[in-house]
Amino acid sequence: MTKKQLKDLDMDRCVEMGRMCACANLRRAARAVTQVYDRSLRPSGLRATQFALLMAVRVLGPLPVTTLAKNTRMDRTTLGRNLKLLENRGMIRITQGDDQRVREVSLTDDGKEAIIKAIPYWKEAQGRMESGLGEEGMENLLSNLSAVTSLVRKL
Amino acid sequence: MTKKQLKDLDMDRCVEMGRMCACANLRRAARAVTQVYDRSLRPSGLRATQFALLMAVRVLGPLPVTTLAKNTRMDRTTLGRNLKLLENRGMIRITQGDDQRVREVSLTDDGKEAIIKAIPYWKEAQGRMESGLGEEGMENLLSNLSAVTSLVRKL
DNA sequence: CGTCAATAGGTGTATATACTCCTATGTGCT
DNA sequence: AGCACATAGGAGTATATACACCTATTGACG
Repeated sequence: MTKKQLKDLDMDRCVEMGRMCACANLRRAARAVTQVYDRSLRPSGLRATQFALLMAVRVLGPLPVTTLAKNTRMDRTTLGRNLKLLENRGMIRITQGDDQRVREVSLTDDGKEAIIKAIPYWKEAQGRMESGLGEEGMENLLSNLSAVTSLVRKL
Repeated sequence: MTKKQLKDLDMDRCVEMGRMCACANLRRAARAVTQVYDRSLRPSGLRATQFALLMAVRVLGPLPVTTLAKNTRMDRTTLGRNLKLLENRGMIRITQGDDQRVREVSLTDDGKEAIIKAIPYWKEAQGRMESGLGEEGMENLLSNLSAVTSLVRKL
């Protein structure tokens, strides 16, 4: 074990790494914020992820699973499993495309209904975040996150 | 179904909500960045979450599970399960406290070793993020995330 | 001293996430 | 047509996350 390696275990250095880690800080913030949205959305019966997914299908659909995965930057297999849950609840429909390999995802009427019912709860959570951060703070945050996400695409 | 509700389903409004949602954007960025760190850390055998957790124990430990949960803003039960995995691999130790209810978490020598081996991989990922975002961009991001996390504590 | 609220923690269950490996289908080229 | 390769998607496995509910212990107070 070299001196340099031992130095890395220094208390000060470890504190510093924890403070600077983009991943740990992003995950912590995501956990915290997800709980805020999940709790607001609870009466709607949707989780934050599910609401976001329904909205994505609303905006982008009907479209193939893999295309949706690329657009939402979600892993294809993760997306598939998340979609399955919404399909079981009748909120989306997954149909065979012309290309036999492709499965087209589209929103059902129940899905639209679910979105309409959930939107006020989403607005409540979103409003609380906007009030807390201020308009400028929110814009700054979103622009930072966008920079991060597009950076990763290049790495 | 009221007019206002139907209006919320407008394509433009749905696009706007997707673009503005703090939760969806945070989660997307967290997914993307986690993959960067996970892939860098892969040769170390640690996930980004596990590395962060070991570092937290290094800095804060030995300490009770619940205290660690508060410090890392992780759900107590989530933390418990994450700790279990590290305990199974001998990287941390969980011992009975004086208070019979309390379990003290501390880093083992194997845990220290794991950190030392993982740090270069973490630095690689962190370095790529820093290069990509620039020093100012990184600071800006961290300060934004910190604002978000502390805001949630108040909500 | 006994009761009871508060605290520390675990279990069951469900969702979210992503990697690896697999099959089926389409496409281009010879 | 037949083969090589690319593409779409699912299955198996493992980790990460959190809520509801449970037990055990502690401490406070009549």
